[in-house]
Amino acid sequence: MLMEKYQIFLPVSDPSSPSGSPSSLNMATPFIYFHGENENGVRPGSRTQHVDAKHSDPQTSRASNNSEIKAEPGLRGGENSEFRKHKYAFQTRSQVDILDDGYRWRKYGQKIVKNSKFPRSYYRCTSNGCGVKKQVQRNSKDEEIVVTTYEGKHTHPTERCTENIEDILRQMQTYTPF
DNA sequence: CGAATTTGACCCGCGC
DNA sequence: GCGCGGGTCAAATTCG
Repeated sequence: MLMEKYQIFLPVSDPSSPSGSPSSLNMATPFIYFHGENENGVRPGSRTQHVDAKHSDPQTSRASNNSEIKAEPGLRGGENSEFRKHKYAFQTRSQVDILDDGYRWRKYGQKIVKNSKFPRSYYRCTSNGCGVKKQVQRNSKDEEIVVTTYEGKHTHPTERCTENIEDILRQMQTYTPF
């Protein structure tokens, strides 16, 4: 099957930083290249860019210069997870938003962001106690580009045996000790 | 019938 | 202090 179709490039630059992204995505941006196609059979040669957003959580730091991560201050009754440390963003070139990475995601919101004409979807892992979040957003310039941002770490095994991004995620977490 | 999605409201931080 | 932008909740609805 589609096994070794990925290649990870650690060196980094910021090639296609969308001008509409004021976020702090101008830092190290490792690369991942999909050599094959998605499990969905999207298209061969899909390119994926890994952007490291660090812990610039909008709720925690945003504009504050606190170099420390504080547990979300004003989150109402929410689960103050400690998983906020890992945040990985992907730019995937595909026509489908939902990349099945072996986990089950429950959509909990959708918003229109100003930089993008396309809505941004918010997903959360449906496992008990697993507060991993994920948001999917399309690039307004290139409709084919889908930016997927993972936040958190899974505390449970993968349900499905799909040999896909999950593997990469693990590797990247190993590579980027954030 | 239970689980997932939809969708508007609410909330919070920040800039003006 | 108000308005804006972004993130989450939760009730209703749809789906399997």
